[in-house]
Amino acid sequence: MNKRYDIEVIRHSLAHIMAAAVKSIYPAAKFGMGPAIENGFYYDFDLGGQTLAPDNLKEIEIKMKKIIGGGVTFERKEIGVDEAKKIFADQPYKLEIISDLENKGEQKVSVYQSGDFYDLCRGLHVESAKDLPIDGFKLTKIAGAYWKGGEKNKMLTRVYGAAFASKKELDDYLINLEEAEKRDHRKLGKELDLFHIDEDAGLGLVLWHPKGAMLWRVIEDFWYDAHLKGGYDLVRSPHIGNRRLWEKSGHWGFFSGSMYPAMEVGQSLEDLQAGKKPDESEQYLLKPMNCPFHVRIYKNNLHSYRELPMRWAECGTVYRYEKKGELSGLTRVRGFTQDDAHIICRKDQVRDELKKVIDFIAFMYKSFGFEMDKVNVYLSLRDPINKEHYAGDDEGWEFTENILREVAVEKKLNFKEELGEAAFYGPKLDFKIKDVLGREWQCSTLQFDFNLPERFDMSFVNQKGEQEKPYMLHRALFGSFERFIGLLIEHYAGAFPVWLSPVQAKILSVGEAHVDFCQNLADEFRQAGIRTEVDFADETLGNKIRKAAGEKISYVLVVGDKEAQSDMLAVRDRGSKSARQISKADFIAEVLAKIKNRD
RNA sequence: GCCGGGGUAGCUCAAUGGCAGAGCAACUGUUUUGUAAACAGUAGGUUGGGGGUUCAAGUCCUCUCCUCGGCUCCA
Repeated sequence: MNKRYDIEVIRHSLAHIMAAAVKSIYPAAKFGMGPAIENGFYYDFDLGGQTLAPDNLKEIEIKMKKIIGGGVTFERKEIGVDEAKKIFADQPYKLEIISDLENKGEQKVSVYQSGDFYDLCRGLHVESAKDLPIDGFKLTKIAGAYWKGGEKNKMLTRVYGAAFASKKELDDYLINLEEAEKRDHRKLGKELDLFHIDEDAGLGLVLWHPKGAMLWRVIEDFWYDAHLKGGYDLVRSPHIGNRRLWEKSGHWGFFSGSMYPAMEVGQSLEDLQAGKKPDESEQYLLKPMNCPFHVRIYKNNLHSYRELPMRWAECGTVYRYEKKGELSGLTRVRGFTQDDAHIICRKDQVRDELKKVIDFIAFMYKSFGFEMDKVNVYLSLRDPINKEHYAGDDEGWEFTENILREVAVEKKLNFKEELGEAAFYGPKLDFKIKDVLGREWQCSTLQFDFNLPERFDMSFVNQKGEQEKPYMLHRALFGSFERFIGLLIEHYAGAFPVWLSPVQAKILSVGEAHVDFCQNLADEFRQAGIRTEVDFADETLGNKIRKAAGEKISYVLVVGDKEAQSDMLAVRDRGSKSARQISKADFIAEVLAKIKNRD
């Protein structure tokens, strides 16, 4: 390479080279879009029914290297819309893009010519293929992708490539990816015996094994404690609710696509199987969210302005019928527990409540080792063109969007604004964490709701004795326990800090004679509040140590004659290759201190 | 749901269309262990499931289920 280009320009240029290679191998190919992305690029093709297999990627890659080696140039031209339409007469997707540009008022478009290959493109590109790293890229995967991202549109074939400025950077990236896959929560969930998802029990429904359930419980206890200290009250609601409730909330219409079908209530399953008709027919639905129940609790009383803000929290398990292809480990399931809360407050309290929630989110992330600057924050706003799609009035939207932005700035959140990404019921602030493969998952969320207060006619009596509509905020800190625990497993690579570890201490017996002593010691630890297991198997000590290390136990204790005859313990810390001597009392105090400090 | 890859013992993986195997785990016995794998034996499978081609199918074809990577959607 004889010129220094921005990596994005290189990636984008490689996408074009790939398109040119595909064109020469599959002359009938129609081209969609081919942008640079994080770590590489992709391009969408319509190969007219022909499919690509992994072997084809190698073929395309070789062709690309030939084109690059040939030193083809990228020549930019500004041409009129009509001329562009002639050049791309046999490229329906490009024609559509040209029309879209024309509709936006563009009279000229830019095209790049590389040899005899033309591409419609805004740019930028390198000047010559000689500026591209011939061994710095690799085609990685084939996928389907809907044209323009629309589910109803034709599915094109998307080829992804990884691309870097040099071979070394590419190799580093590929090695990192392999390392990252070892931390995949689905792999660790199996290895550490935390959970599994059982085909016979139901897709997307997590079965938590003892160690996973313990991890959940520790997190949940911490969550409840923090909420009580943070001025929240707890509420509780059932798993199913009458169809009427969801008709009133509006979910029975706009959310039906994600809900499990209703069950008929009014008779037993046995009666149903016997073909009997129910005396009364009512339909109940598994809850896809907790909100309507919380609203009903609010509506059960009259409320004064003096009672606000109300902060009602519930770890509520909800069920959503996600499409099968969307399910993924713990991060996308069909039954999940939201760490939900609803804040109902006056307009003059909104700002303070938002700040408190953001502080709470930051506190949670810090407690679990996530650095706030690695969390991606999005401010989702209304699409200003289609205002009629949204619940609520302009004044309410302007107030809430502005105040969300102001508070986000004040709290120094590094956020991006996204027009048109708001929920129909209100603007929101979303916090997303990346998994080991770099995919973003929404965790914390802070959302205004104009829909439920309207539909359920929520109100409070203000200082003047008038009925006034409160502001309603939905918020979750983890998002869901399942997703958060999945990301947490990956974050710590399964080596949890002491306070979170399902098993904090494992006691290994040296010989048969020490089993009772080990079990008594374990009992003593448990009474003190340390989660302890004993391995008294008839195996060599070395093997028991190896297995305990594989389980990523925080402390491994070898107990034999020496320990039985004194108050000293031989403790091996996770990651250490040797043991240290410490008195029993000091060891217990050390572990308890770590638990208390969430270390 | 859509596009593509995959599915062999509890786990990790082998097996040109030609007798389904190994290691670990499990179980039994021996051994009683002092810091990262003691020894021997036993058992474990309609190769995800159904159908087809073939003298013969884990292997080829077909339908289906599950799973992985994308797309769409989403906590």
